[in-house]
Amino acid sequence: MILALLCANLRLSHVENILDVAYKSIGRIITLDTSEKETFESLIEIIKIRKKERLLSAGQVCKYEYMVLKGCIRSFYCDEDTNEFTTMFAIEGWWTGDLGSFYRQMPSEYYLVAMEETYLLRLSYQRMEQLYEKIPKFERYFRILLQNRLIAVESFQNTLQALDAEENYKLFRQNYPDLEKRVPLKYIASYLGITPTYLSRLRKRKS
Amino acid sequence: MILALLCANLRLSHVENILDVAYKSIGRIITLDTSEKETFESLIEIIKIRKKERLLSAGQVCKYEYMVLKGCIRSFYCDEDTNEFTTMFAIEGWWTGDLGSFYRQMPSEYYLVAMEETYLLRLSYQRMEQLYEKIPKFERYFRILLQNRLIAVESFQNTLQALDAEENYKLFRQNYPDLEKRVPLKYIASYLGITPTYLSRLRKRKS
DNA sequence: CGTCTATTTGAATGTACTCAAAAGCGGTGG
DNA sequence: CCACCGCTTTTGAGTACATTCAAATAGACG
Repeated sequence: MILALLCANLRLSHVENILDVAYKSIGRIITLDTSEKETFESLIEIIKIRKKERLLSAGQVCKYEYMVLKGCIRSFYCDEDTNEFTTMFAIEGWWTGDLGSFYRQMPSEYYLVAMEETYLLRLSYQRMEQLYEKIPKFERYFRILLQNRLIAVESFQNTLQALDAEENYKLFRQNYPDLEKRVPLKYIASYLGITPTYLSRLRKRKS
Repeated sequence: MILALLCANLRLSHVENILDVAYKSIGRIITLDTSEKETFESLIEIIKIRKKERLLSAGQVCKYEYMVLKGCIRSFYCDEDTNEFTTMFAIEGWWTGDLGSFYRQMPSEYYLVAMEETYLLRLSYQRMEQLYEKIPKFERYFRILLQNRLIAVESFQNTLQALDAEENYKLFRQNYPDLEKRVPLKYIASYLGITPTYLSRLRKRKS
């Protein structure tokens, strides 16, 4: 079994454990039987990357969509002046990648970097199309997933616009209670669209 | 034929003409044969609303997803202090509604208002599920549509954060050249996340 | 323990806002 | 067809939230 081999390479003793995250996440939207899970597992690959390693750099075509099984991936892009803008922190059970680059097979403008040692499941463009073909339910799965993500992105965008920096920071801490400990301040600042300097001042104000 | 009757009510002489917008838009993603188009037309309804009329108000459940056939729909939400935040202008060929409210059947936080006399095609939740059932291709259609929309929303969000008000205004004019003439300044301001006062000053600076 | 990077702090600045008032514009009724 | 009313846009003056730049301090990693 390919998956077992991959996991052996990664020195993971319990294959089931690491994929449980994925099935739990997928299971919220569609139900997979044993044979479908086998098909799924024949199409995915599991990889591990170290802290600070890159999954994707601007200029490359994004060859895979990834689900984080363990760890955390930060997505960001840069403007002309090397300012970084963090767009997303993907943690356990979240999909990440660059949809635009992936589906259009065009160079990406994003960077994907591991904030910690991270285990991921990945699907190439071809494998993704095979997945849709072999298990059409996955069209539905990703349709619903994208719906939810769009709703979340729009809602985030809205609060970002409607509230000031201090309230956005409060909201961030509520929505991602554990993330603040896992992620350096400057990246949270760039996610909230403020300077690290100012976030530091906000933090002081609170305590 | 139901559709013909509806169109008769709307005093539209050419049914094909008004739906051409829809088929052109859908045709970019999936191909429909004649019988599929018939099925589609048996599920949709066509409505017309006057300028300033509402499709949806905050507190209501969004019962339909709409495609604009002719006209323009503005979506916005309000904060506690009655400030309006415009999230989208839907023009010919665009879908609009409130995805979150529609798919979860929960009260919406958005308002949808016609900027002009507007013709729309609409699908109820039930009809939408029937559409997925009868023509599974539509799972794919909406999956790809949502992908594209997510990419667009994220990209908009990114430029909004990365650029200052003046450059965002420039970009808006490039991306929606005709819209500026169709839509009052104050709504463009609330779309760009600035005050009408400030947008007025920006406009003066340019010319 | 030293080096490199991240965070904190201070001072000055700017972008965009608030509030208030004036001007412009469009629609409606006399 | 003009006059008036209400809503939108413009303009002015003062203000605030958040930034920049620089320097000091704290933390992390080898």
